[in-house]
Amino acid sequence: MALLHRLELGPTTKEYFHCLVHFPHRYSSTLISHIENYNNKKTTHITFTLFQMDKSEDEMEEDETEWKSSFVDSVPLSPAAAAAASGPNLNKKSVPTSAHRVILHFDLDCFYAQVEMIRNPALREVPLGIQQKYIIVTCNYVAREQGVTKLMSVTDAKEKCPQLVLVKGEDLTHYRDMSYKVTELLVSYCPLVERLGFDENFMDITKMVETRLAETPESKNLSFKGHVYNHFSAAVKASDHPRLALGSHIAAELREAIHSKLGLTGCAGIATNKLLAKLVSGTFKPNQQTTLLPENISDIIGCLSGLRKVPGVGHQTAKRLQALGLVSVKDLQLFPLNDLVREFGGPSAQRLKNLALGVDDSPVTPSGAPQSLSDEDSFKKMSSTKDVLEKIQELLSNLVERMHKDGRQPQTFRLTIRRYSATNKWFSRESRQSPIPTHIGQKITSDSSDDAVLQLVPLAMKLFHKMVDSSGSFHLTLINVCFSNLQTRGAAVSGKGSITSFFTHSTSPRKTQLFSTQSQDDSSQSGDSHCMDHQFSTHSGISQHASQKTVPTKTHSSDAALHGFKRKQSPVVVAVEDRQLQEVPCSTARSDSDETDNMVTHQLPPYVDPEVFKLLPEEIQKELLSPAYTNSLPSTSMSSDGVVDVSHIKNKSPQTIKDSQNILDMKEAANKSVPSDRPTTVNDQSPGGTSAFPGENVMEEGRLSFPESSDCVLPGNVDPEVFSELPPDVQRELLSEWKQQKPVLKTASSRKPGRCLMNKDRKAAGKGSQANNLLKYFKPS
DNA sequence: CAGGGCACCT
DNA sequence: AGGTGCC
Repeated sequence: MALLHRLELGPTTKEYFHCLVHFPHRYSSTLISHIENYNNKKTTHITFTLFQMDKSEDEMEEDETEWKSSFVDSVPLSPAAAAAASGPNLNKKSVPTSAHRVILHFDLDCFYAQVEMIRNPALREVPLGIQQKYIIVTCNYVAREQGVTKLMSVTDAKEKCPQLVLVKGEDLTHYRDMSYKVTELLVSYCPLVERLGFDENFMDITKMVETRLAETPESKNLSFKGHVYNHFSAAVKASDHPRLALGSHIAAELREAIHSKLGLTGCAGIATNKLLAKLVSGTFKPNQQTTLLPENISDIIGCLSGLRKVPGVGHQTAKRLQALGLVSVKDLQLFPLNDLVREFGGPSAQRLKNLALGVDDSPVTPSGAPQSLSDEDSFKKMSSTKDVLEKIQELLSNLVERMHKDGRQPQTFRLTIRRYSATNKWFSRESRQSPIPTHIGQKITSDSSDDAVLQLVPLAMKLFHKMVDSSGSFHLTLINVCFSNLQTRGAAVSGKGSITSFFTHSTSPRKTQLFSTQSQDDSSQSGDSHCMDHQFSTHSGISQHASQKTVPTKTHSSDAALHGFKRKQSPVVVAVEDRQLQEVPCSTARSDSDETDNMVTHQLPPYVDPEVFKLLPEEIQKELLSPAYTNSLPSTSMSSDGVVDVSHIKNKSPQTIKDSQNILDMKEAANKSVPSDRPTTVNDQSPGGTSAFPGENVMEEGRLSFPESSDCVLPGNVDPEVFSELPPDVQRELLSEWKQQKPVLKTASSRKPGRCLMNKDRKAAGKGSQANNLLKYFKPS
């Protein structure tokens, strides 16, 4: 059989094959990984052949090309699944309408921290944590270097980093505002933007890519911007994947736009579907981008350390999968679909399995304006009705104000509580909702918000008493108020007429479009209007109508709406901005010669843990980073001697700084974090040097010398070839042991070195010659 | 899990 | 109305 023939890869593989046969659950993933090590593309087929053999016979009909296409492309269903779900028939499969999508995923770096650092630039130079209650929800990279991580308790964080400066982040207003500015900026290029949380956006730029492709058929120096996952020679491969290559250029331009217009840095992933774009966007962490080529899909999937790492698999799902004996992604790939259906039902089962294969046909659904607005607060204990009432009043007051700015009229109100419970503390929220009387709703959109609050409070209390018997004792830990079922038809009003009319005119058809199945069809239909005309290049909000047909745009969302409106209000500034926004992305022009990630085009050998890189001596890092992406923000509080001016911290936001001691700490930290020999012009966000990696161009110059003592992934006396033969869990243990011996580094263990790392090591070792210069410094001497 | 939002499915 | 997922 072809299978055995192709497995003539080496003794190690054969051993693992034995393991697979006898202990499929334990060793299958290992085998697959190692097979892929030897020969990337071809053995992917072997992998799937093995899958098939492991499964029931009816699933074995497809030939390899079928498999490959279902794997590489965004084909909705694997053949077997389609058969299971929709009946036995199904002649082959309906070929996908969107054969090759180009999907971007943007992920802003430590978003809340960035926003605060923009609001107060002095915070750039100090370890900064954003605090919500007793939790550090995120922190800047200065703090991360000192071991602070996301979602770490304040106590632990202070322990790790005594100089940590904390900023309260419970009020999300500024974050939300900035978040919508980002989304809006992206939407101004292409309407297919889907938000995920406040700091992530998906974007379907397929049409934009096709347009560019048509405009510049002479694929001249086609190359990739930024990293290419698991590839060194990015330029060579570009011609094989012109769309993804173009996508990487667009991503770079968009990132640059976000940076220049909003002052924010972030990562981007470029791939053929949302899942992969998201997975790949995080491979090079701060302020970089990575493209995933189809032939490397199995690599990035195989690198996931557990099922939990698959977006879409949460805790509950992971537990249920684990109950089925599935822990790794490959386990899920191998698991018979039928059994999966039994547990999760048809659609969910197929979706899970597809995710494990890197298949994701879900469209980029334009988010538009939020469908609900809510405000909540959590606390240790709330047990009196009076406190509840006051809290509700407070929450409602804020929420109504936000709702008012949004302009839409809520038709449903919901109150949610969380009760304290020793056993089930972390869960169990209850809620009651009721329609909002129209006369109250109108008061929200009109200017009399205070009245609205007064009327809503009793309504909320009524709902509260439906859940809580206030005659007895109760113990709440959270209260949430929420407006939903948001209606666009605002009452015609004189005073703010301009705003309301803007909303009224533009938004009425939106909601229906948002939820009607406008998926990929719309994307293809609306394609032509993507880059251009649908915009507000000229005067009033009427121009929205131009886009009304295909684009469920939300330029009129709560905060987004306001921003969009403001832009129109100041036509002088706006006209220029919008023109740039639209023209730049649509023409291939734009000299991206310097300043953009010129050097990031290439990457370190993928088995080199980024974490390791920053352990190198600083001089080395600096040299490696020399052509780096310089993100110079408009304003820096750094004086020429490298000392941070903290005086205006107090001026700008006195209440955010906990105490004066912190300010002193900040000064210390700032001086420490800015070595005297560092050129003042350098303005990188991460003084430790995690921001960029050496490119091939740097390596080729061969002028880099690493001291013997520079940290390696493996200790010098360990042969990587031998190491890679070890069982993955053993590898992981060893690696983590070695890692812990190194200086600081406690940060992201999320990107696990383990097997993934060694997989790539194998590939890298046999790969490009140019890379060897730098490569050897990461290998045992 | 935490925290403050959001969305989707049932 | 609740559950689950995402950040």
